[in-house]
Amino acid sequence: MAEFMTHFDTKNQEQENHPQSSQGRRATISREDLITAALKLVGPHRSISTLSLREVAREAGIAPNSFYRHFKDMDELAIALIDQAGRSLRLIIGAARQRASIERSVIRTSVESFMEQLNTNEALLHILLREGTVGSLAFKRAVERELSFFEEELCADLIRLGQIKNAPLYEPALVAKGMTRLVFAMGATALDLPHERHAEIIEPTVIMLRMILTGAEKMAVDPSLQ
Amino acid sequence: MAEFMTHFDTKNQEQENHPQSSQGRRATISREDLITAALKLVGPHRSISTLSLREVAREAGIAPNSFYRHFKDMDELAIALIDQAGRSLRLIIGAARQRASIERSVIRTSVESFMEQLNTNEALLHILLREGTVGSLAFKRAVERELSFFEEELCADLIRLGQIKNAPLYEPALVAKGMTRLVFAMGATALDLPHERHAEIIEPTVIMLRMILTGAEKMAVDPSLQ
DNA sequence: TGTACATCAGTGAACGCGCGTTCACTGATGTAC
DNA sequence: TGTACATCAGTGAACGCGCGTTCACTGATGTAC
Repeated sequence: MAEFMTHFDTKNQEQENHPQSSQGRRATISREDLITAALKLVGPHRSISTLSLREVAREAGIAPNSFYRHFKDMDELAIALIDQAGRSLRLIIGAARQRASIERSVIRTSVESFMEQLNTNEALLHILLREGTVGSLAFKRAVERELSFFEEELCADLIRLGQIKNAPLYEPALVAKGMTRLVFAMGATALDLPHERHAEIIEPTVIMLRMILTGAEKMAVDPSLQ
Repeated sequence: MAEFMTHFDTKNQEQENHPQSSQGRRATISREDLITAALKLVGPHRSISTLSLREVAREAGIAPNSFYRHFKDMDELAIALIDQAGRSLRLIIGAARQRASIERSVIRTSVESFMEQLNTNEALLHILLREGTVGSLAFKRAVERELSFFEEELCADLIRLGQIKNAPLYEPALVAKGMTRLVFAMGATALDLPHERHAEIIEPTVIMLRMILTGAEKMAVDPSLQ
């Protein structure tokens, strides 16, 4: 995930942060370096909200007070982390969905992509899967926002798929919500398992998602079930 | 919830904790008093893992070091809280299930009971809904254990229901797991809303649960969907 | 090109704070006789 | 019943620690002329 964050050079980043200023000393570390440092520290047993400013500064190799040159406080860094985590997750899953857009296999492919990313992007996904439940209000809203993006994209996919199959869904928005929450809940469970056991989660998750989809198809056809 | 915790008198509690000793000074505060104090402090924006020993002692009206007379450390208190939360939740939902055990309405009744408890037992439910995602390993295991109890009871209910209706379910254990995770996820969302808006969560949750149930019935009948 | 100057990222020292934990203690409660 | 004693829940003081935040500073970088 490091390359994801460091493909801006320092100069560009500075201009992005302070577009009006063209003078002054160049930064030797950037906001991205601090985000990277924070990501190194979070994990299965550390949530962002338990990180201290001094810890992050230490990891990044700067004095504690230098932190303030880049972020107002730890909350601001946390929000930046959530944004980045959400952005990268949507990229990943978006790619997976495009790869396999023929009916049912889209579920399996997406779930597999998701679980695969748990291995390689563990810290980044932790943030979305778990950190939304604790922390400040602004923090929670940021996570909720990423979840909504995810749901909306899925909902659009489901409607499109229903038209192709000529099998519309009952309440597609709720189908999307249920599927999203379920995948995230199962992903959170997986994060407590060793990497080699992540695969065990895929099959049950796929089956549960199919139950929702099958149920919504049936309910669209048979209104007495609603 | 206070009455739930204080129906043991101090004497009994002491004997329960130290059954071998029949001598010594009587405690003026009990483990339960500390648990009550901790419950007063947790809420939508405070997780147990962020409580300090000194805060709990202050709330309970004892000196910080007196805490050690009752618990080894804060982790031990946290585990006790989880046990209690799980026990009370299972009681509540168990009662709801017995009240309405005729087919579909069981879903609505259970969800309504669950959401209703969010109002009255907010702090207690917070623990199960949200605290399992952060904190120590022992902490997470305790939450996972309560979730499993919940799932197993639901699974037994679903199998029994399938026999009565003569409509068996595909993978009832996964149906139970999916329903449990979904209700908990929706409950966690509800906890961030003001009380008067909790009702809004009920309808979508009921629909999503019906999708799972309907899907599992259909998949049992039509194996090509599996 | 060279020089004087402005900018500002990063620093070292210091602050007051709440924390978990320890220690030796106190004194009310209950027991033994 | 009365007395001497044991128990142990609760205490006050103290400790060292890591924390967030502040301050005046330094000195490399870039600009103006």
